[in-house]
Amino acid sequence: MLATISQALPRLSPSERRVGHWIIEHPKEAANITLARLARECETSEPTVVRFCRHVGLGGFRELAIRLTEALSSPTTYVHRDVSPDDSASDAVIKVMDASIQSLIEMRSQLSSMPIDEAVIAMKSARQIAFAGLGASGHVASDACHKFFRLGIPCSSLSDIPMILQFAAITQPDDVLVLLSHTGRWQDFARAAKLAKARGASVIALTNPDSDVAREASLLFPCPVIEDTSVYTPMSSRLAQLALLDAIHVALALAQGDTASENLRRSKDALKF
Amino acid sequence: MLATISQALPRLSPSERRVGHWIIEHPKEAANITLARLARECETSEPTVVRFCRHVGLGGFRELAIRLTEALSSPTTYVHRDVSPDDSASDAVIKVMDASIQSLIEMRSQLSSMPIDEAVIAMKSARQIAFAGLGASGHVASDACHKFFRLGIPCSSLSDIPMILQFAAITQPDDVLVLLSHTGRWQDFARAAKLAKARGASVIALTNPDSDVAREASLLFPCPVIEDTSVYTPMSSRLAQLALLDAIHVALALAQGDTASENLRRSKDALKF
DNA sequence: GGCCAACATGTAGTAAAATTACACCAATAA
DNA sequence: TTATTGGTGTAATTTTACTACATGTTGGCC
Repeated sequence: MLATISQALPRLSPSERRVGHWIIEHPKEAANITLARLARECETSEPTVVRFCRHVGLGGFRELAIRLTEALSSPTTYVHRDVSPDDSASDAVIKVMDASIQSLIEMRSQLSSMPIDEAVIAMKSARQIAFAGLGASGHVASDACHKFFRLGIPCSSLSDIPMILQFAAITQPDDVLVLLSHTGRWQDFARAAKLAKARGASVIALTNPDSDVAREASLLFPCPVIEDTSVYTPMSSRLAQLALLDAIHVALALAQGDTASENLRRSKDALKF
Repeated sequence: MLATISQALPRLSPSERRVGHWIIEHPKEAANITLARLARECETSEPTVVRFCRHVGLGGFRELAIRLTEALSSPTTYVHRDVSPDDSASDAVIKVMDASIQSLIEMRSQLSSMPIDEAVIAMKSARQIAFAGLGASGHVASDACHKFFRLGIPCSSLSDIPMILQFAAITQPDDVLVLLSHTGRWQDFARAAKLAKARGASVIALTNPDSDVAREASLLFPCPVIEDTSVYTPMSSRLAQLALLDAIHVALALAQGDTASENLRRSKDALKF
C-alpha cells in the first residue's frame, strides 16, 4: 500500500502529494487518524484528502485506514529496489525476482477488496468470454483464453484494437469482455468498454484503478501501476495479472462444480502419453 | 482477537453473545462493516454492539474494526494447501495466490545455482534466439520473444512441434534455442535439443531437471515440477518460468550496456501518447 | 402477591466524521 | 482578451459512532 502511494506521488497534484508524503512519513499515525486532522496536518482541505484516496485506487478515506493497518501488520520482505546499471548480473537477477514476489504479495493482500464473486457469477453464465489486451497484455489475454476455454465456456482472445472494437460492437447481454491493460490509458479500450456495456455485456477490467478504462468497466480489479523508473524494470505487474486470472479461474471452476472437474480432467487426459 | 472474543462469549449477555458469534462466523465482513449494519445483522441495537466491544476489552466500535483487519492480514506464511471443492471462493483464491508466491520464492532461492551468466554470454552474441513451448508454455515463449526482441536481437517463438524441429535442423552455431516445458516429457523436444546441439547452437532449457530434455540441453535452468494432485491446481510453475525469463532479460540488458538502454528506451518511446 | 433492585435492551438524540455539491481561482490555449 | 481546464477550498449533506435516558425483565425479599 505504501509502495502504491509512493508510486502514485509523481502524478498527483501538489496538495495531494503533501498528503501522500505525510502518510509515508507517519504510517503508524496515519492508520487511525481522522479525515479532518489529516487535512489540517497537511495544510489542505478534507475533500483534497478524499480525492487523494480516490487517485491511489481506494474507494474513500475509510478504506485508506483499513489498507494501512493491513499493510502495517503484514511483514514486508522482498522489498523492491530498482536495478541499477552497475549491479552485477546476480544482484540484478535477485532484485527482479524480489520485485515479482513483492507484486504478488501486494496483490494477495488486496484480494479481499476485489469483486471476485461478482466476476465468477458473470462468467459462470456467460455465453462467451473474450480477453482483450495489447502488447504484453496480449500474451496474458491469450494465456487466459487458453485456460478458461478448458472449463467449457467459449473463449477468445483479442489482441488488436480493431478486433476489440468490433467484438464490443456485437456483444450480447450475457457476453463477458475482460480488458487487460497495465496503464489503462488506451482510449480505445475505454471506448470498447462503453460500447460493450451499452449492449448489456459485462465488462471486467484488470487495470490501473485511476484510468478511463477502470471507470467504464462494470467490474474492476485494481492493479497498481509500476512506474518504470528504470528501463530495466521488468513487467512484474503482468505476473500479478496472470496470477489473478489463475485465481479467478479456480474460483470459477469451483463455482461450476462437477462440470468443471469433468472438463478439466478430460482436457488433461487428452495430453496423456 | 477472534480468540479473545470466543473466550469472552460465555460471560456475555444473550444479545452481545449473538454479536460475538456473528463476528466469529463472518470475520471478513465484520472487518469493515458499519455499526448500524452489524446491529441489524445480529437483530439487536447499536448500543448493544458498542457495549459488546467494551466487554471484550476494546475502547469502542472503531477499535474493533482496526483489531479485526490486523488479525486477518496476519503473518499466515504462504504455505500451499490444495484447493478443495468445498472451499469458499475467497479461500480458494487465496490458496492459489499463495501457491504462486511460494513457487516464486522457491525459484528465488535456487537462483544462485542457475547458469545465468553463461546464458547471458550465449545470448549476447547470438545471431538469433528462438523460444519454443507447447500449450501453456507456448504463451510463455511468445511473451519472452516479445520481450527479448526489444533488446535488438532477432527473436522468434515456436509453438508447434514441426516448427521446432525444422528450426533445430537449420540452426547455426551462434543461434540460441530456448526450450520451455513444464514436465520435459515431450520426446520431440529432446530430439530438437540434440539436433540443434549437433549443429553447434546453444540449447537452453527451462524444465524439470529429471527429464530427457534437461539431459540434452547445453544449459539447464531447473524448474521444479508441481505435481498436479488436484485438477484445480493452477499453473504456478509457468509464473516462475516467466519471472525467470524476466530476470534473464534484465541480466542480458545489463550485459549489453548502452545498446540495451537505447533500444529499450526507443521501443518505449514508440508507445508514448 | 407486591415491591424493589439489578441488569439487559432499545429509543432517540448528539456530536463528530466522511462525503458531496458547488464556487472560486490560477494557469493555459484559442 | 476570453474561454477552458484543473486544482482547491467552503459549506451543506449524509453517514456513523456514541451517549443519555427510558423501558422492560428477572430475581430476591418482606
